[in-house]
Amino acid sequence: MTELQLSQRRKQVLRIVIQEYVENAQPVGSQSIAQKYDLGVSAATIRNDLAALEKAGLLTHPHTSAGRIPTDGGYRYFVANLMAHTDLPSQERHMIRHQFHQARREIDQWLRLSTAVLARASTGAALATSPRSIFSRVKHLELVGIQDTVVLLVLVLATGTLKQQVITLEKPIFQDELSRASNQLNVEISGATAADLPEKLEGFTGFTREVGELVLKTLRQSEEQVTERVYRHGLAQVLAEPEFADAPQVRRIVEVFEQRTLLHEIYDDIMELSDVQVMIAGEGRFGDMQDISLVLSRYGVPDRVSGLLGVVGPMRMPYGRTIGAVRYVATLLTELMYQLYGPDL
Amino acid sequence: MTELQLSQRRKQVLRIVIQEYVENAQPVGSQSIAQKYDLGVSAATIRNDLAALEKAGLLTHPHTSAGRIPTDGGYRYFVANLMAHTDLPSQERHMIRHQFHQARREIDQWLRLSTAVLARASTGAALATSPRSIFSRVKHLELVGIQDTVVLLVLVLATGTLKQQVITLEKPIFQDELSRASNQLNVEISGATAADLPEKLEGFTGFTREVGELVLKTLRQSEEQVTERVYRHGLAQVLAEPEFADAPQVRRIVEVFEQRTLLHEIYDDIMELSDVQVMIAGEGRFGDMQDISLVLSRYGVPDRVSGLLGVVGPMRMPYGRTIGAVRYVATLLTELMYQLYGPDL
DNA sequence: AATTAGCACTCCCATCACAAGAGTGATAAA
DNA sequence: TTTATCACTCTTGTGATGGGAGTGCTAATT
Repeated sequence: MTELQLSQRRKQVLRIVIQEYVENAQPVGSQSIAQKYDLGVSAATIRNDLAALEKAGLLTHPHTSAGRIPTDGGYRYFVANLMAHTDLPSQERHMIRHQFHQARREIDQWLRLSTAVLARASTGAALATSPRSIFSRVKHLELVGIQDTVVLLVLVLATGTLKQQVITLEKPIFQDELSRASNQLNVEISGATAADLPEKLEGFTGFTREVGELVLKTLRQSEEQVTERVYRHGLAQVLAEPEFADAPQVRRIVEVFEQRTLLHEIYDDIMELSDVQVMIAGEGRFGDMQDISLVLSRYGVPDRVSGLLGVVGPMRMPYGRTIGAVRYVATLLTELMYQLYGPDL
Repeated sequence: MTELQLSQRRKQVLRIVIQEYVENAQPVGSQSIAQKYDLGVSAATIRNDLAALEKAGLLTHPHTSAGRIPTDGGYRYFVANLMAHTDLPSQERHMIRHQFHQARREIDQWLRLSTAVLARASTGAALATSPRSIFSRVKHLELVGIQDTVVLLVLVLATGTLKQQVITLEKPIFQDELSRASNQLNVEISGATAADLPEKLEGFTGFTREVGELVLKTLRQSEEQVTERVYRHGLAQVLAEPEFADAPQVRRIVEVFEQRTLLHEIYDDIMELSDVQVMIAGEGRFGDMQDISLVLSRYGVPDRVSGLLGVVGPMRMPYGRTIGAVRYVATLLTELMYQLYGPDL
């Protein structure tokens, strides 16, 4: 899309319409702008500007004699060109950081907290996916007998993530044999990735080999799985917004919030880009997202361990603030992950 | 509450009103009952019966000239005295069982599936809590160095549940020392409960002792934590019901569904009782639950490992079917847990 | 060329009136 | 106890009406 040429005043008018509409959820008329803001021109002039902005596709009418509201394109233009700086106020940043330091040092806890914090700091509902490891290394492996013929394989990855698999045996194996097998495997396997593993397993046979294969399978599975767990928070809050007064709108946003499929579809796009991404009304790619916007970011270490985190809300959203919040939480989370797991992620 | 005395016909009329209203979400009038059901009496008689049932507090009027709808008390009477048998059809039971056998053998997977299955089999939204272990035994313990001064404590409980804790050290400890410590502890600790543990730790000092204390802390924590994880599914579906056409109703049910506090409050009541519990409109104990019902059950082994699972929906709910579904899933889950972890849970 | 004042016009929305329809409640008879 | 009857109540839908907000256009002004 070629950059639209707008006069300074028209940009200003667009900014005002969006600001007012975001705040009050009411169409904005030329008179109220002229009265409230001193643009040095009359309502009639603003009326012309509004008409021009409408022709440019940035504003609309709900009906002939109503004020203007932004279109999805209008919001996009605003976010791309007009938005004020988006950092969260430092006091809020400190509070958030403090909360994270209070929490248990675990990704699970952090993600839970992230969604809670994001929901509070925005007007939307927050979601986050558990981190997905690419090239994850095995740190440690353990075989624990649960019953005679049931063994639990516990896998500790370099990211501190735990994976478990149940193994059912034909005939009982005692714990000391399990320990022997896991010790053998640990020596070989420790530090290996899914790529290294097949080679390292060559020496093994029998049960030990089987376990090794299962480790490989688990590793691969954890590399593929995008949304192993999805954390969510704050749906009740976003449903209080006036755009969700009628049922079909509610259905739409609840589905976006609940479904995993959408996250799968946009996951790769978000992962490619380092800054916060804003998706307004589906950006033409998703049909059923009228009036819904997403503000998403990657967190974690690119191409190593990373996940997705952000906010789902109405299109009429304080983008500046929301972007700031998402960016800050993502950065903080990344920083904490580095601190905990070090550079050898 | 003393058992109400109702003539057979009046019971029948109440049953019909509830059945019709559950199906159509429309107030039920005397004529439509007389026409559709052959009760051998005229509409006028039924009108008298309806008036009597209203006086007894089992039905109401939305307004003077509308048909009757059940009150919360009406539903309670129905569930307690009038409801047909509630087992799920065997074909459905088989399908559900099949799905569970397809899934990975893990409580996490099973609970996920449980909520999906329950949401599908009912008209409500399903939820389940991760199992809480009482007197949980330590099966195995492992210390894995993540960084120089960061150690991950992995705890395998007899229930197959994993617990993790991050330990930050003053100065680095190497992996072989970690292994030595964990081996020492494993010998002592294996099979111990939170009650046994302090005694068994007496011999230890220094780092090993510290780890032991942390194990104890983790164990206690996991015994206290009621809703460590809450699984949810099917909110979008329940919001499609006509009672959630207006905003405040939506807010109420979403809050019931999202909040953990309610689950905490009713957890003990549900755990005490072995069969499915029905909670209609808060049962007077919870104010903000007009028009919302819960159908909940315990799953797992009483006083050992158990959690809570069930359905949240509108008061106008097919109770028979829902109760059947919840009961079946709870039973199935319990059975699978026994199979996996054996009698020494 | 841009801005402004003025004004007709459009459309929403709240209100009212009115009629149709559904269902009740009461009465009196069977 | 049951039934037929009927007046009464209340919702729901429709159409008419007027006020109000805001636009779009035109012509005048800067």
